[in-house]
Amino acid sequence: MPATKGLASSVRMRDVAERAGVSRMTVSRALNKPDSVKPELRQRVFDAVEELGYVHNHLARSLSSSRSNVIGLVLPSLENSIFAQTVKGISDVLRPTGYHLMLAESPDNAEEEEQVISAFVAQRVGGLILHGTEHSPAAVRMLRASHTPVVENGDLPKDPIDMVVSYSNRAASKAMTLHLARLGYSKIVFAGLASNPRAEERQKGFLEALKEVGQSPDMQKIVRVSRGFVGGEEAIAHIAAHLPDTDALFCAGDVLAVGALFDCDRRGWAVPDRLAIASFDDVDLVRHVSPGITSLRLPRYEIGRRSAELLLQRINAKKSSVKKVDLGFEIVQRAST
Amino acid sequence: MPATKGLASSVRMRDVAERAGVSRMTVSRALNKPDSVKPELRQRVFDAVEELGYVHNHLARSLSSSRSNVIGLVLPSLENSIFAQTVKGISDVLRPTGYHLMLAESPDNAEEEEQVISAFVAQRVGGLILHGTEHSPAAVRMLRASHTPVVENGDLPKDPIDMVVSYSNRAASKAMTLHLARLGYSKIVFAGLASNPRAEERQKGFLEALKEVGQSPDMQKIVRVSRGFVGGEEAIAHIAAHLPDTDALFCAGDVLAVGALFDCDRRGWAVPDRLAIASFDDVDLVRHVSPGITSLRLPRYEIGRRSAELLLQRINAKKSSVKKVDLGFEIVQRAST
DNA sequence: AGTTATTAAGTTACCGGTATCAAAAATCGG
DNA sequence: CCGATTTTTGATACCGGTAACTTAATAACT
Repeated sequence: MPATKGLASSVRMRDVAERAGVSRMTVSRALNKPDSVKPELRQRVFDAVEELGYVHNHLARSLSSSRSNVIGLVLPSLENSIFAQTVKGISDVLRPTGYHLMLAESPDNAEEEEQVISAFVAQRVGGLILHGTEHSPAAVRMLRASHTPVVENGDLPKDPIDMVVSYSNRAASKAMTLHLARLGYSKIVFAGLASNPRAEERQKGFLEALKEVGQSPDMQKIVRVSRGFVGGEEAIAHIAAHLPDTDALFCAGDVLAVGALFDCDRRGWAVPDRLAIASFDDVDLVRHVSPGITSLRLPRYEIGRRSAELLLQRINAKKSSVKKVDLGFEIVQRAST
Repeated sequence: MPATKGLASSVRMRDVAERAGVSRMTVSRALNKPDSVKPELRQRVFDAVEELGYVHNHLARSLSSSRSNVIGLVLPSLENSIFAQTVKGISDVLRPTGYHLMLAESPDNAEEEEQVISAFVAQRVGGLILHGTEHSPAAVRMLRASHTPVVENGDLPKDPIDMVVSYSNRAASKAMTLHLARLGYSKIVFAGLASNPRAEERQKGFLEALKEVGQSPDMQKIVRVSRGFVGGEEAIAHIAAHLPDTDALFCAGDVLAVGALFDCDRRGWAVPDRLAIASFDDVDLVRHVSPGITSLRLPRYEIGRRSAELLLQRINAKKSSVKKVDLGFEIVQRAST
């Protein structure tokens, strides 16, 4: 039950108008399209704004003009710093445009995401960027019905809501697995989080690669682990207990990989001689541990940048914008493999 | 120049009202205070909402009722996962209340922060949580004039805008330094980021502690380093080059400490025998490296929770809420010292 | 200069809700 | 069963802006 007594009993445009001795409309114009107001009046308006400490009311503006200057972003979690780059990419594009970014956290779960999306639609945001690619039917209906421009980020879905800017989790995972195979590793194990549509794509890519190098796509080679460093430990423990002849571990996440590396360290397992380790995200950490961890460099910043650009383009409808952008990935070979 | 052609040409309350055969007011009431509408009508309204796919317009609601259901949060950066806990704390409190969290990133710099604050005030948010504690005079004036409830988080400022929930950077830093001294280290060096008011408080705490144990508060013992793991490397390099007899390094940040640890590893410096290392934030990472790093456990989650609670309390004005909450800190002793 | 094109400022209506108060319906007491 | 009270619903105005149109002022041109 939200309730705020008196929101800012603040200065209104009308007050500014009176102070400046002009009509409200002139104030509105001076603020939004300064060039359409004569310098003298404009200055009077600005002075009045300054003297009264007027702050524009975006609520009223958006309502009246059916335009919003807010872009919403839905991320699964802030714990993972991989999103920091994406946020930066978006911010860099938005900052000079006058748009603002509104961020919300929502676990990887279509129902909770629906709540968050609904809140954004209720705010009538100008556009939405979603990291998830799996959504409740209701959420999709809502977004379509409201004509909110949407960009999806986390993967390349077959049936996007609107626009997509991403890399392919499956292709990336497959490429890394093939890379490991090419390096001579033949008993590769994949460790990933459960219950995450992107993680599943990564699994598929892993299995596809195995098939491609003539191995049976064996589900036994996939370990489901917990989030965080402990997940890496779990992977190593599993290998030690059940798959001792494994020669390479591919972790679908940077934190997992580092956790695994630390655990190898504790066990006295040489990396990469006893076990090679590769990770899915090239965050700072994986290049600072020793040995540095081979990883997939994903265009996190670029994803943010392009997403924001597409959104703005679409909002301004300058042209029928692109629908799908695959930004690819890159394998960074380091000492861990 | 923000501009959106036709925001959601969506279903309005009026449409729902027609469909349900009632007045707009009844729809509004059915949605906001269901109990005040007879079950039968209420149901008709809900059905109409469902059939038409109506999504409440928060813009109009906030404007009309002078109530907002959005709480703004300003963080210096998302790169650092230390804020994830705080965000979680806030979310946990807000979720069941119907309030939504709107997050914005702003560097540690009063001017840029002012832009962000101004945007929030323009949106007429119901309350604001700021991590920074240094603000431009204009920003403070704006917040005071608009009567926006504000909680500051990053430190315990002497002259808060409104409310404060935090720990004391100075006290924490002093306590850790004394802890190191108590452990027998006598040549302690402090490494921290520049240009950050909280970092300065931490320096002061360090110097105070030195004085307390009878050492001269020597600025030579303070190293200013860059952000990220490299900062830790810089600290070690500085020690190696200029302060070789240092026996303990206190890093004002977890990432710095880990960077330093990694670098010691590369140099073959034993931790803690050659050099002890302590860090300022007890993130997951510092307990997973080996040796585990002694650190300050700060009540990040609790800060978020209490901040949100205070804000809501103040918004609902149930009672003249507390002004200042010091949540303290805790020293976690590990193998690195 | 007189007429027309252009630009600047003002007027009015409305964006999509809610507060407030009045009217209608339901409940109650005697 | 009727008047009084309470509950439920509706009518109207307004929240604080902007769109669209009109009028006033200025510039341009024959």
